[in-house]
Parts: sequence; structure tokens; C-alpha cells
Amino acid sequence: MAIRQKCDKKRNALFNATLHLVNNNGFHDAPMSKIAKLAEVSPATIYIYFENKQDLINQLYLEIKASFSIQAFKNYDLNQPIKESFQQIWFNIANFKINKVEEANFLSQCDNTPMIDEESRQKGLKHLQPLLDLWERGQQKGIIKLISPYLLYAYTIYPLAFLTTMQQKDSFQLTEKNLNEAFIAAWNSIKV
Amino acid sequence: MAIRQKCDKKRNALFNATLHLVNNNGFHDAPMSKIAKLAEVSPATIYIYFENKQDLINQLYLEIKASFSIQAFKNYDLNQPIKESFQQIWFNIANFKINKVEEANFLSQCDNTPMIDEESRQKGLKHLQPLLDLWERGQQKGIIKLISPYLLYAYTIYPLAFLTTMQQKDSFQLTEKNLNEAFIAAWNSIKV
Amino acid sequence: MAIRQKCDKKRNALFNATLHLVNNNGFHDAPMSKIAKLAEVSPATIYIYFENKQDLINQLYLEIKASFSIQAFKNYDLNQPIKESFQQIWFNIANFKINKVEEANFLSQCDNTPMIDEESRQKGLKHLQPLLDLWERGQQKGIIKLISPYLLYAYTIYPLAFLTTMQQKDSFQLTEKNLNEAFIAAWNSIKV
Amino acid sequence: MAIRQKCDKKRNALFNATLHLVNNNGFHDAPMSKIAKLAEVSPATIYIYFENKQDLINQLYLEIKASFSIQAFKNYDLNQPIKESFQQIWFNIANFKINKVEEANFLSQCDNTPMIDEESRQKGLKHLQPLLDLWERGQQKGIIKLISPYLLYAYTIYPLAFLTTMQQKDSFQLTEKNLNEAFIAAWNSIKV
DNA sequence: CATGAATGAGCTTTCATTCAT
DNA sequence: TATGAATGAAAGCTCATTCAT
Repeated sequence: MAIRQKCDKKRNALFNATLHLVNNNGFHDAPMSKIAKLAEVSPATIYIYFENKQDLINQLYLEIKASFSIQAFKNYDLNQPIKESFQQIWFNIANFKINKVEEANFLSQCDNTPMIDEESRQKGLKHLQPLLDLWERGQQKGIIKLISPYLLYAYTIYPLAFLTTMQQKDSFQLTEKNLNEAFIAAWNSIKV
Repeated sequence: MAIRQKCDKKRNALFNATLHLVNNNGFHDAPMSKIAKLAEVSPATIYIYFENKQDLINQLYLEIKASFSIQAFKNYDLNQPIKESFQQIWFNIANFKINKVEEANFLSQCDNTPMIDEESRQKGLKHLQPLLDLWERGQQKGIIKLISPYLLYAYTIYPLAFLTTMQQKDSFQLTEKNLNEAFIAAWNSIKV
Repeated sequence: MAIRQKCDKKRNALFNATLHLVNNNGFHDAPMSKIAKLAEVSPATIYIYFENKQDLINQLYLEIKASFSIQAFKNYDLNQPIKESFQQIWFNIANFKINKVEEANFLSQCDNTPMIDEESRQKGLKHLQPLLDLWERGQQKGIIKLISPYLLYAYTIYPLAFLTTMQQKDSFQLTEKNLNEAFIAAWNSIKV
Repeated sequence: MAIRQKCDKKRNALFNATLHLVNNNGFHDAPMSKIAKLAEVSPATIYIYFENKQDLINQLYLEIKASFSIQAFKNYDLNQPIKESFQQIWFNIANFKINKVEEANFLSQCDNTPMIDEESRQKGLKHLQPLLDLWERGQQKGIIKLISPYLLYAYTIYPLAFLTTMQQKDSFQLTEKNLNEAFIAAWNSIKV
């Protein structure tokens, strides 16, 4: 009655292989055969864990988004002042992007191409809710400007994507000094 | 002359078809056969104008980057004050992204995936030089913060990409009010 | 005994599943995985009961042929007159085809395609021997025409396959009236 | 401006290859790769001439049905007496089955399996209309029994399929004598 | 210059079967 | 015995590119 069980080990190996190949070659040059080889499984095995290639990509996206959100709101304390809370979250996100380069890179590709289907994209968006709530509280208290949350995001979180992308490609270094300057720029752009 | 015009017509048709398909389907689902069909030419004809698919994408990228740069520095007068100059350029870029949605979208994909080869990417970067020069002058005059140009770009120009992407996907509207708020946020983040 | 019954249950479930899928989808679209699912067993279990897919099909064919032959010669009494005997067998076969539609359909597929291997086909043919013997007796008595048994079969039994196939596919109905007319046609074609 | 044209030569080669492989191996063991090899074209070439495998099979079926129907009604003269007309058609069909063994065999497979889709099957049926009309005339004149055309077909034309199948598989020979006996059997089964 | 046909290589996915428990 | 996981091989089909005109 005992049988071999579907194991997270293989699922993870497939995720890692996909992550690596999509980041380096792009979605268009990350065939299932290469993914399988890199994960050291048979091509057919992928289809035990995922319905098809799109499903593999979607699930990977959501898994990374979830791990992103855990990191983003680590040590976030609702009772602290608005600015301290925002600072905590901002640096959490920055650290995720710095330490989890592959994951951050993948999310960037997903958010800027039609790789992910609409349903998964919508699910992924929900992870940011606590930050939106924080901004609203900040606005009610007169600390944060009364502008669209899209603007708040565009000028505080989104720039980090550029900085990490550049760090990978060019000679730009995200030093601690740079990071602090970046935070100040972010805060200046949204504070009242 | 007549022949030359005929050529450009097909070249442009191919560019438009590629732009449309890559934007809507992604690079991985924009085969040469579909591009040819949409441009109303034979697949074989593509290879008269371009060496191969990569070359087509690269050339399209550079063409759009060039048209972007023309728009970006329109009416830019070196003799005007720093802030006015920056404001001119910033709104130029914003208008490009708002009016040339397809082109802006395509550049976004190129900048966030391994679609474009390194050589073309480097060429594309040069178009921004006048803005970098302006920033340097601003810094020398003590008007702009002494931080890396990567940071300056990340907090002034890059956010526009997010806003235009969102305008396409969601209910967010880039109204004139929003746009002015965005410029203020951008300026606040880099001014001394 | 208990184990034996358990076994037969699964074997039968597999037979039914195969019958259903081959009839509805064709042999080419009746994969082992679907058969297993429909029979509510594991794909691996099939290989406990059958050597491979070909063996499963062959055994199913022979099982159905055997059940066909039991039905065909039910109440067949060697002492009765030739025509009565023939009539008995003919209606037995007709009833099998009418009541066991799935089984009859499957035999049709097997007899008209290279699904079954030669050995099993030969085995299947033997079930008709009593009918061949009856015909021979009829010929000796001058009641049945002195023509090849292949012709006798082609003009008496084989037409039933067409009628039942049509009943399934079209609006044709095998009513009792039709059936009696069919028997008369059959008898007229072979009687002296 | 002149280009290579899609040629019937390749289309025919593909038809012949398919015919041969499906007849000998069955639909389930007639992969596109083998068909291509036998037709001496690339697998990709098949998709220039046919939408997919199903379309290839459907078109082949209809082509053969058409050629069958031409043969079936060759020299058929509406002004001749019913029996002579029927005899003409019956022998035409018999000759088709004897001389075009591969084609006849293929039609048999198509008519007894779910290989062909419903639409093509319906189209294929229309080819028999002149025979149905003849039967109706025969019935009006009191020459042919007033029974369903399905019965008429089952007892006159359908038996030929069995005889030709047997000729291929077994030692049975469709001699001229056999053929004449078969016709008499056919006629006896439907004449008043 | 321009074309539709043609293609080998490679794609995603499925298959019959076996493995490990 | 019975299983769900696992798999190499092969399926149908598509791709970027070239051929022949």
C-alpha cells in the first residue's frame, strides 16, 4: 500500500531550474527539456507536478510572490509610527531584492511581459494589501501625500526593481550608502 | 527612390507587426510566420530586410529608442535653468509613454528580459546622455543631490514605466492632475 | 476464494473500461492511463492482470467471442430441422447484437482493423464451428445452396453487424418487423 | 513572382502512405513521422497540405469515397430495367473492392471505428444516393421488397466487404463463380 | 525584390510500461 | 496484490530559416 510520494524536492528542483533558465535565457528559450535536464528529472515527470508549462510558470510566480510577501512584512508592527513602519517594510523589500536576486529578477520579467496569465497576476497583487493599508493610515494622519497608491508605489517600491536590475547588469553597486540615499529619495517623494 | 519607399513600407509593416505581437503575446509567442502574416508579406521576405529574428528585434529596439530620444529632448534648451530643463524633459518622456503606448510597452519588455542582445542594449543606453549631463550640471550648481545617476533615474524616469503599465492593465488613469503630482514626487526625490 | 473474486472484479472493471473507451474513442485514443482511471485502479495494476496492452485487448476479444458463442447456440437442438435450427441461431445472434451493443461494436472494430493479433483472431473463429456444421448438414440434405460457407456467412450473419451499427449511429430502428424481414432476406439468400 | 506550387504529387504520396500504413498497422500505429518517411517528405510538409492528422484521414476518406462512387455508377443507365441496373452497380462495386483492395480495406476501417469525424461520415454517405433512388423505383414497380433501404444495403452491398476482407486474410478466393453466386444471393434476398 | 513551398530540428505533451514501497 | 510516482521514447505539431522560381 505504501508508495513513492510526490516530493517537494522535485517540485523545488523544477522551480529552481525554471527560475534559472527563464532568467538567463528568457521564457522563449527555456524549453521543458532543458528544465527537466537541469532539475535532473525526465521531461514526463514535470507533468506529474504541473498541468503544463503555463501552469509551471504561474505556480512559480505565485510561490515567489508569497515568499516575497513574507519577507516584506517581517517584523512589521502595526503599533509603530507610520514612518518607522514604512521604513521597516521598504528595507525588507530592498533586502529581498538584494538577497534573492534570481527571484526578484523573475518577478520583474513576469510583471513586464505577458508571461503570466491574468488570474495569477491578480492573485499576486493581493500580497501588497498591508502596505496599501499602511499608506492609507499615513494619509489619514496627514503624514503621507493624498495621491493615488499607484503613485506611492511607483515612487517608493518600483525604483528598487531598476536598481537591482542595474546592479546585475552594470557596474552599479547597491552599497549601504546608496540604499540609504534611495530610502530618503523614496520618503521625500511621498511625505507631506 | 520609388523602390526605396516601397522598401520602407514593408520594413515598417514588419516593425509594426512585431511590436504588436510581442506586446500582446510575448516574444515566445510571436513567430516569424505570424509576423509575416500580420505585415502581409511572405515569411521569406523578412529575411530580405533582416538577418534573422534576433536582428529584427534588435533593430526594432534601436529604432524605438531613437524615436524616444528625439521626443525626450524636444524643445530642450541648454540655456534654461536646471529645473525648467528637467521639467521639460520629464514631461516629454511622460508624453512619449502616454502617446506611444505600444512603443513604451515594448521597451519595457526589452529592458526586463533577455530579449535584446548586449550590444544593442549598450547602444540604446547612449540616448540618455543629455539627461545625464543635465543632472551633472544640476549637481555642480547644488540644485540636485549628489547621488548616483542610477538613483536619479530610478526615482524620476523609471516610475513612469510603472504608471503607464498600470494605466493599460488596470483602472488607474494618468490624468493631468496625477501627472503633475508625479512630477512633484520625482523632483522632491532628487532636489537638494 | 475471496481473493479470486476480488481479482475478477478488477479484471472485469478493466474489461468494461477498455470496451467503453475503445468503442467511443477508438483504439488509438484509449490509453492505459484512461482505462485505469475508468476502472478505478492504478495503471500499474493492469500489468498484474495482463502482460501488456495487446494482451488486454486480445483477452477481451476472446472473452467476448466466448460469451457471444454461448448466446449464439443457446437452445440449439441438433435434432430439430435445419431451418428451425438456423432460425434459432440467427435470432440468438441478432439478440446478442441488439442487447450487447457494446460487445458487438467492439467485435466489429476488431474484425475490421489490425487491432487483434493473428493468433487470437484464429482462436475467435473457432466459436462458429457448430454453425458451419449445421450448414454442411443443410447442404447435404439439399436445403441450403452448395456455396462457400464464407458466402453463407456473408449473406446471413454479417448483415446484422451493419444493421446494429446503423441503429447506433442513425435513426434506423431494428424493430421486430425489421428483424423478421431481415431473417427472411437471410434465408432467401441461401436456401435452395 | 513565380514560386513552387503545392503539387498533387506530394498530396497523393501522402494519401498513399497513409492508406498503406493505416491498413497494415491501424490508425493507432500510423504516426505522422512514418507517413512522412514513406511519402518521402518532411513531417512538417504534411501540415502544408493538411490541417492535422484528423484532417488528413478525413480528406483521404472522402477522396476514396468519391472515387468509389465514380466506379460504382459507371455505365449506369437510368433507362435500363431495374434488375439490369442493379446488377451493373453491384458488379461495379464488387470490382472496386476486388481491384482497389487497399481503398476498400480503408473504407471498412473507417466505417467500423470512430476514426472519421461525424461530418465527413455524413458527406461520405451521400455518394450512394443514386442506388437508393434505384431501389425506390424498384419498389414502386413491385420488383423489390418494401423493406428499409438499410436492409437492402445490408443484404446486397455490405456482404461484399466481408468477402473481400476474407480474401485478404484467408485462403478464400473470390472467383468468378463465387462472385456470380454472391450476386444471386444478393438478388434473392431483396427481390419480391 | 518577392514569394509560397519545403524542411530539419526542436517544441510541448503523452504514452506504455516499470519502479519502489 | 496493489499502488502513485517516475520515465525514455515517441507522439503530433511548430519553428526559424532556406529553396526554387
